[in-house]
Amino acid sequence: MLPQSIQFTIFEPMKPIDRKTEIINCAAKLFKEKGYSAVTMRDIAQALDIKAASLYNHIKSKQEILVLIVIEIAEEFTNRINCIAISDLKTIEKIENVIDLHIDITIRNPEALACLNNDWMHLTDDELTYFIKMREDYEETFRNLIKSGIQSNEIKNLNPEVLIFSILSTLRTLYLWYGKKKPLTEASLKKSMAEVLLKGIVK
Amino acid sequence: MLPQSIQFTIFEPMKPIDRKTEIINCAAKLFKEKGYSAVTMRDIAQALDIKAASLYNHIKSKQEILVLIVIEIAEEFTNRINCIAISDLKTIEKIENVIDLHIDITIRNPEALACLNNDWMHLTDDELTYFIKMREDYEETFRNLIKSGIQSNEIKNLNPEVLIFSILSTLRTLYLWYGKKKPLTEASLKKSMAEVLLKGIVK
DNA sequence: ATAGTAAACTAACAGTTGTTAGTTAAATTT
DNA sequence: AAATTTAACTAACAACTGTTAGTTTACTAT
Repeated sequence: MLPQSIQFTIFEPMKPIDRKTEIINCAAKLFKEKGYSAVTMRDIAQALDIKAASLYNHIKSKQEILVLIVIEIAEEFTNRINCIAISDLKTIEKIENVIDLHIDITIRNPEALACLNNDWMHLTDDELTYFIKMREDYEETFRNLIKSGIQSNEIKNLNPEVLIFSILSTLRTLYLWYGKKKPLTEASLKKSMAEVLLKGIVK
Repeated sequence: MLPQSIQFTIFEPMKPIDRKTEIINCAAKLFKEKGYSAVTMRDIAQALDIKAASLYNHIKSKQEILVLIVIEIAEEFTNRINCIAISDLKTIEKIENVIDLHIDITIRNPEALACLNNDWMHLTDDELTYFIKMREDYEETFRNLIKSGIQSNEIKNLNPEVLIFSILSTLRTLYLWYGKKKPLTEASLKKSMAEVLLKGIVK
């Protein structure tokens, strides 16, 4: 009979969600519902069925939780839009890739997306500065995409700001919608989203 | 020589903004920046250069401020979309009117719009129920608009939920965008917004 | 002049907040 | 078997929260 320790090493690595990650995921869920400021450390603890003080065995502060939720996702957006921007695809295809990017990240972590959108202003000091910089750069990259699409005659010559705003605001609030209604697979959502945002709704 | 009291009655009525309205406007501005929960009564008081306790000469509670900000605007949206829905316009024209409605209210009170979007969940009891009911009814009215547009062959036969979400999420977050950039007049914003949302961005 | 009102003030309250210190019990490593 | 680590606990803190009570001051109406 094999010792238990071998079964242990075989099965355990499949779910190595450590406690810190559990806390962060739990906090993100609560932040999505009520916002960062309205959620107390005691709320988070209660949801995990422990006492508030116990959280501090795993995390440094409430602030740290927010930083870990927001910054990681912001960096992923930054990295991936930069990859798309320097690729040699046509502009329209690049924009389609940006749409896919947002759907991709949102579906995988809607709670973190909610924090990114609603609670970023509760970051402080360096992290706040860093976040705002990433956000501005992201918009600037997207703006350049739109502008070069207008120049290459792929996109209508409308006010670029209106185009940027319309597309980004839809993509950014996808987290509100996904979860309530899932009438579509990820693939067909990407397809019809691109159709609507690029070609409009009228026949 | 006329007594001062006459000049007084002539000029004073032009700006009869009573203190309660001032408090509510001030609170809305702060709520927009940091969210309802992160704003304290002492914050609001400080912005008005008075003490927190003095606020209670004008308002009943912090909750009341939120209710007054949110419910009034929600009711305006409800009333006006109902007027649009029962009119005898074509579907596309109705949707254009809904776009105008959002732009109209947002430009006139972007702070309140921010509260409506971000802080409604801090309403309680009857007001929370009432608000959620209005919000659901609004979406249902808009859904029926889209569906009848598809039936009358004015609108592409795509998943209605995707269409609803794309348009409403753009219109609802307009407050984020207006104020930062105002490259357009209200009229031309309405026009290009309708163009983008209805006919898309590709040539 | 007198009384009344509007709107500010000071002082204080009871409850909640994020966080720290020190302790304990179980799991793991040596 | 002993030593170390992990992760929970209780108790407590100082600061902050929304709010109330009672007071003061300046304008308005009688």
